[in-house]
Amino acid sequence: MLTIGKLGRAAGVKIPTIRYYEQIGLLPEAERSAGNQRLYSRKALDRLTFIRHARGLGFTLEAIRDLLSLSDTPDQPCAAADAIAKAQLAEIEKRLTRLASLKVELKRMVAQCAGGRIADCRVIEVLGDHSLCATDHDHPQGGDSQ
Amino acid sequence: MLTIGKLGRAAGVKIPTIRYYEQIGLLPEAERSAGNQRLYSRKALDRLTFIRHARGLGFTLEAIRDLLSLSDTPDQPCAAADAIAKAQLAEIEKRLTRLASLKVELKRMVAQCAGGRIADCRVIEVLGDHSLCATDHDHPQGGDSQ
DNA sequence: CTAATGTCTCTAGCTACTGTAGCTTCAAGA
DNA sequence: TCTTGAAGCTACAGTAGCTAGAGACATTAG
Repeated sequence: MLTIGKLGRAAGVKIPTIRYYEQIGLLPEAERSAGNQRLYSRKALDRLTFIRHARGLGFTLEAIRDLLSLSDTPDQPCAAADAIAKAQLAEIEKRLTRLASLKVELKRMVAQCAGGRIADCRVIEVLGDHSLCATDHDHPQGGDSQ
Repeated sequence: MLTIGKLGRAAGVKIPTIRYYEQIGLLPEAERSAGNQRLYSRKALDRLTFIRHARGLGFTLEAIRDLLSLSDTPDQPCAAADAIAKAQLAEIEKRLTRLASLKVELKRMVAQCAGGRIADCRVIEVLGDHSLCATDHDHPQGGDSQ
């Protein structure tokens, strides 16, 4: 059995994060030692590694929750897991597209900054006037945050 | 003078967001009508448009705060604005790189899902075992969220 | 004048954590 | 056995950047 610290190091997840995952029900409540400290099995380590890996790929905790419950019933067809992964892929592709166009715009801004005075600064100027903008990058809401 | 609703439509920013920006000091406190409603000038619209545009490019509110205070002193050299824009560009390039590698990994996962049972599902399997992973996409912390 | 719309303040909530305070427990050395 | 330092505990607050809702007041069109 592992203590929370060892589990955290083994899975590459910080201790408060593990407790948080337990709190929101992504990890089951851990067994406790006589002194009330959490104890984890090898299975818990697998589960946490799964979570960490999926988070690394940008899956939300909700998606991970679904994937975990799927993996608890291994005799189902895997269409649902496939759908979740495909949705994630689509999300990432959307973000990539948007970031690529933002990058173009920022590069243009930075390239035009000749190191003059603020009053002539294209960075400030372009930001103040969307019509100076080459690309259509607006409406960030619905955003590309994780 | 514009009411908050008109300002919001003109700048493409939602009303609660405007009030939030005022609350955190990104917009100055608005004048008020006799009936205590906020009233905005053309200048406020410019400022809000600037903010929205910069947000659209992924600048944080803190960076925007700095850019705004720079633009209030137009006789300074624009090195600082340039630096902020360059930092933002570097951030976006980092995110792009990471997202591109995540995309590769997800595509591989999805392609290998043959529609079988969960027990054989590569999506679940790959997530459970980092060694099955082709790319090194880990350590998402410091993240690629906006 | 009335009804519909707009705006007000305030509070709470979202994601996915991270950090703090103030305590208890554990393991190893003297 | 005692002590010390690390590791663990709970509970709460805070982060970014908003969003949503309640219940009251203001403004405007017909």
